Amino acid sequence: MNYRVKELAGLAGVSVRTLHHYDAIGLLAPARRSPSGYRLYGPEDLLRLQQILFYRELEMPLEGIARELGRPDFDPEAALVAHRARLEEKLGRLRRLVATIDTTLARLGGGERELKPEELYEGFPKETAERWEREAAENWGDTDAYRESRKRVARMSKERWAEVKAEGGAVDEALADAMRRGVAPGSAEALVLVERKVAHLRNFYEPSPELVKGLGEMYVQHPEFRAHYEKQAPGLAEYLRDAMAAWAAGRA
Amino acid sequence: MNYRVKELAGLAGVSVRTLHHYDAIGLLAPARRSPSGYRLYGPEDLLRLQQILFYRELEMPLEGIARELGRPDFDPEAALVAHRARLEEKLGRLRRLVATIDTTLARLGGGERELKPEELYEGFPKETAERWEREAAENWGDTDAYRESRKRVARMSKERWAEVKAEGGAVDEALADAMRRGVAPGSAEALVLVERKVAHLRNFYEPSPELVKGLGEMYVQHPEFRAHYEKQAPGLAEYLRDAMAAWAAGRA
DNA sequence: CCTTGAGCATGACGCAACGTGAGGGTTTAT
DNA sequence: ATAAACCCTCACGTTGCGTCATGCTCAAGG
Repeated sequence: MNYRVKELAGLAGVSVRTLHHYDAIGLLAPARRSPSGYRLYGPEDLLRLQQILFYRELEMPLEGIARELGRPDFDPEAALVAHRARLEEKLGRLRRLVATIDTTLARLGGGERELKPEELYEGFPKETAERWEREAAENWGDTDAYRESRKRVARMSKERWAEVKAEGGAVDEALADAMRRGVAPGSAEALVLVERKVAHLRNFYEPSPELVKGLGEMYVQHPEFRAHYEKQAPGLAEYLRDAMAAWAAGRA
Repeated sequence: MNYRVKELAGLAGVSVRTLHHYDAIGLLAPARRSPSGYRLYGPEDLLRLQQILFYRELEMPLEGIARELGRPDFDPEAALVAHRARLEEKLGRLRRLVATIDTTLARLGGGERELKPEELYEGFPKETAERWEREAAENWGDTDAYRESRKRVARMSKERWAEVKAEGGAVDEALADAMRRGVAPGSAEALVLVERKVAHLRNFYEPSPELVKGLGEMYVQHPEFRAHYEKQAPGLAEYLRDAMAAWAAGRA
């Protein structure tokens, strides 16, 4: 039931030092300590470590990982789905690298001295690590809205948080239902529902129309959120984006 | 024909600082400098950078990359083939990670609280970076033989080096021919050829029978070498291993 | 019972591979 | 000829651990 450092390290394929480090920076603190101070990791820790390793595999800085995992609305299953999407992207990149090797070999073998520089580097970075910055800075991360959100959430009581969360789920459910019933995203009915969603958002920060529109974009682009909504209903992310855009347009 | 830092950086998808760094540590020095000190990269530099990026993608430390690229017997094409093999391995790992996500999701969704820890981390490191150490330390890298080899090569004249290289190619060609003719790797004829190969090796260091045997093993295991021999003739790596093992056995 | 070897803990320093300015020339386009 | 865009060389900062050093802990065997 409990694992000591070396056991867990062996299981996960990381070093003991790495676990120490993760503990030191508060990324993965063991569930308990033995009377003599030994770190004892429980089953939840195993799952958390798995999440950490996936994020790390996808080159997110440890600090960013801590932030993600620390979000009150963090959804482990949605995160796994998002990881899968990102891994697929990476698989694509690696396949393009293999292709790059083949074209390079062909050129070299053919004795051609002229190899176009662009095709020499097809598939190398340019995106992978860059993405985290964009997604963090452009959408969330250290926007004022995000900081404000964190502050308000921190001030909420546990009960209040549960309420807010329930209301959020209810709103999304209502929107998913509207979508399934074929309600157009720009219709009056949809706009009322978006209004309700915006009211819910006010629990976190003051949402300007542009922010609401940006949020909608994010729902379809950011794998984390996309996964969250796809899980609820296929196509919901796009539906939300359209409905929120329509709402924002009516406000501008 | 010539590229300045930012151009090359843009093409390859790395930062200017990275190119500066590679220059500073002697990993990639630009072909020329403009009168005013600007770095000017030529076509050879493009190819070298490509190699560097492949090694880096495969997590080799920069120092190791410099060593590989600096070896007098470095074969760019064989290296590319080896990169491809290693990329395939990595692809396999990533695919296993995707599978890990799916099994984890299945367990979580099924409400099963019991998820076996081993399958939680299927596909994570445990090998990737570890490999370079093994391959470097166990086979080459900082063995005495390798250092001796480097020293002797450094003392050779350019003409002598060309001779040695030609002789090496001829020996391997003769061995490939023997293999194709169906000569058994343990036969007297093969042993004579191995003797000739050993003589050739003496240009680099004093090969003990065990070293010769180890070298044969390396030919089949180390992708770099394997690629080199496979290119010459399919199955040659294994053939050499067997022949060299037979020779070594006859010496022990 | 006690010792011994494997395991754990906490510092503390080290290192690779750049990121990030600072301060100051160069080139090119208008 | 002047601004915008690049380039150069220091030089210090950062991330994510690796690698000791020093000392406690714990199960197994003599």
